[in-house]
Amino acid sequence: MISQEKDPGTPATPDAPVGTSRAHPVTLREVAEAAGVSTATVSLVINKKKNARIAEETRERVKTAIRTLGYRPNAMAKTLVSGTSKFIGLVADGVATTPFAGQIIHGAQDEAWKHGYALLIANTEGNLDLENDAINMMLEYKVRGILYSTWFHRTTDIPETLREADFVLVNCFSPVPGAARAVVPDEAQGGQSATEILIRGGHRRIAFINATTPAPARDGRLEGYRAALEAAGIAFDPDLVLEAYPDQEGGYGATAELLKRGVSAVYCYNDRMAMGLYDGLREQGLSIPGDIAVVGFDNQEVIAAHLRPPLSTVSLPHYELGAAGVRLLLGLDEAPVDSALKIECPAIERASVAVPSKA
Amino acid sequence: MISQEKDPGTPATPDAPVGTSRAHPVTLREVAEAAGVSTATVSLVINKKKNARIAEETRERVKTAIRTLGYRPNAMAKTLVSGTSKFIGLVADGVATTPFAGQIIHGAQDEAWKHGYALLIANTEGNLDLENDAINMMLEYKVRGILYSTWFHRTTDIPETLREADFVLVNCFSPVPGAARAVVPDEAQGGQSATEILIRGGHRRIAFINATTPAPARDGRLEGYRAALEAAGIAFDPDLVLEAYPDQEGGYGATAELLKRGVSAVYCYNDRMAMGLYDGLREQGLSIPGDIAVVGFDNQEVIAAHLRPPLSTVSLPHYELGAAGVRLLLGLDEAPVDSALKIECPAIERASVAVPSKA
DNA sequence: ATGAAAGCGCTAACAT
DNA sequence: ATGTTAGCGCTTTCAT
Repeated sequence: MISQEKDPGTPATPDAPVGTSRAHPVTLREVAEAAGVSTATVSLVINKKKNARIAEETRERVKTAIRTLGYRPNAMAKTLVSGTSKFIGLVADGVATTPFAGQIIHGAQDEAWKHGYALLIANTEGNLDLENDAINMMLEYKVRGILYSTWFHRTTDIPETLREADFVLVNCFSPVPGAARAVVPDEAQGGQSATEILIRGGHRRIAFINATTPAPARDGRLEGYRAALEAAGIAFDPDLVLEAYPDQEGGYGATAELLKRGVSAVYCYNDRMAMGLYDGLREQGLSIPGDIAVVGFDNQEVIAAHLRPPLSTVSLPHYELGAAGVRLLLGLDEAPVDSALKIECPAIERASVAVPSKA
Repeated sequence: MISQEKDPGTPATPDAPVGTSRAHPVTLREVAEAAGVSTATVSLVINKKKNARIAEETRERVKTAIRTLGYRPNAMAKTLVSGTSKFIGLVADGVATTPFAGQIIHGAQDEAWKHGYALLIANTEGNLDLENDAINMMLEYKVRGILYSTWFHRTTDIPETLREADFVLVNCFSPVPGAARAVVPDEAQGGQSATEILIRGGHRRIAFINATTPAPARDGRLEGYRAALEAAGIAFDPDLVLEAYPDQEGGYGATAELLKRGVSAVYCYNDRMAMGLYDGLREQGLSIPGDIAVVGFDNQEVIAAHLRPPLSTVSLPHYELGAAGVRLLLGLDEAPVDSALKIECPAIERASVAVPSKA
């Protein structure tokens, strides 16, 4: 029973593109009626099906009707038919909260978009109930898959519900090897790059102020430091590895101990620490990089680029983590079988390390 | 034709919730069959319809079937029927890119979630084609409405496509009064609060280093400065208003000029400027707040909280902007008819302004 | 208290 | 080259 006879000849506004009226969305059926063809034909035209031969004249008629009526496809209906949506979910424990980790969202969004997917995000602030609700919601919306991300690099448990979806861990990994695809920053390579900046600057006695807080970053950044020294034929001296809480206060507080070591350069666990160290060194009347060269880690733009002198550091590739997560999910990139895919942490050289004269 | 006889008694894993298998999503019809009722009944149970009287026994049977089968509703099908989804779109020209503006996403997400909506985001990086595609996509997904946001407070044109949706401008506004609902930070109040911190600190000769770049912030922050002075009975002295490019260099570079004015306190257009000024003052051997008290604007956490001394400033309420945008969209908050809804910029007092002794 | 059936907007065989 | 038709999974009268 067709409810009421349609009256396609007399739209509210004569020929201006309607649909701008938010009354009753124009449907494919209406387009078909207006163009005097079947819905199937309209569908074929819209989806530019290759092997569907439609008369050029018909095609035009349909296109005109679409334009005149201001038709807009209903993605929900489409999805219902196909069974899977063009959504990718991003569950974050705080990336939206944290300034620089927000780039994970950005990278995921760009990459998803590139492949025709839209990003559905949920910030759970670490709340497990919220997290569960979020995953359920995404599942109900038949997302193509879920990116499960953390705002700092760490291990994570995999929520039961998450397993119902195709998923990828971003900036975190399962303690169980091979339990899930994952993408993380290459901390060791980053630590090595950071140290190499100093070595290239001609330094041999290089201190490392590591964090006191256990984390993959803590291990990896130390590992990279040692690797760089070894590659340069510099003996590792445990005395040159200090530890402090990884923030400004920590860096500031480590100044005295550091100076006792008689080093010419310091690699700090992160930029915030380096920022504190700047203050400490300045108080001692020491100049950077003249007396002491400094490199950080993280490339927290607001800090690193704007300290005086600007801080050499190593970048946490948040954007790339998000993008790579999407590629892993869509099967465009291959993930290592037993471990996480490691993304390079690029070195950013600035004025806190002097370039040796080419003599 | 029911494909194969279901065998609800023998799921792969005896009694654990199934559905964990990602084979063929369980449908409502299957639940109905398993429970020996009609789909209508299952629907009623699931949606806890008030006026539907279902026998307690039946209800239980349905619930059990749902659990056993690991049923999960298909949100797409639901939406198809209802005509409108539980999505709110967020179109951003760069909030995901910019560290602190990311809070807009966060606020919008939290508030949307609170009302049962999920956030669909698109970062357009200012690219108009991308923007258009994003809006179209959202329209196709039948979003409840769209938040159109900018990473810094400014005027904006309203894209044609956007008008097809219910929308709210966030952190931006139309030059045409009454053209659209909008929510922006209250720059004038912020400027006034910033200045008041200094006044309460006992200062009378207070400089303002404004930005050279035209923006609502530039006008509003100056307006607030004047309002605060007037309220305190301090005559406005145009000589005390300097201008510089709103970054570190600008602040650093303004130091000399500033010192000529013989002021005891400075209110900077933003935190980055204040950061540069710190360096400038320190070079002159001046201490903060002893010799000069400083306040900033924006509360860029990484900068403000961690300078030495920590910087008093005024917070840009990004989180609240996002949240208020959602409330405006859903009609939960009333928007002023002819102008944007202004959100308070709360003062954050730190050690860069000394508290006068209560003598 | 529950079931039957229509239909949301679209796609994809299958006809013609 | 185009039309007919049967669903996709769900909600919602309307019967019973």
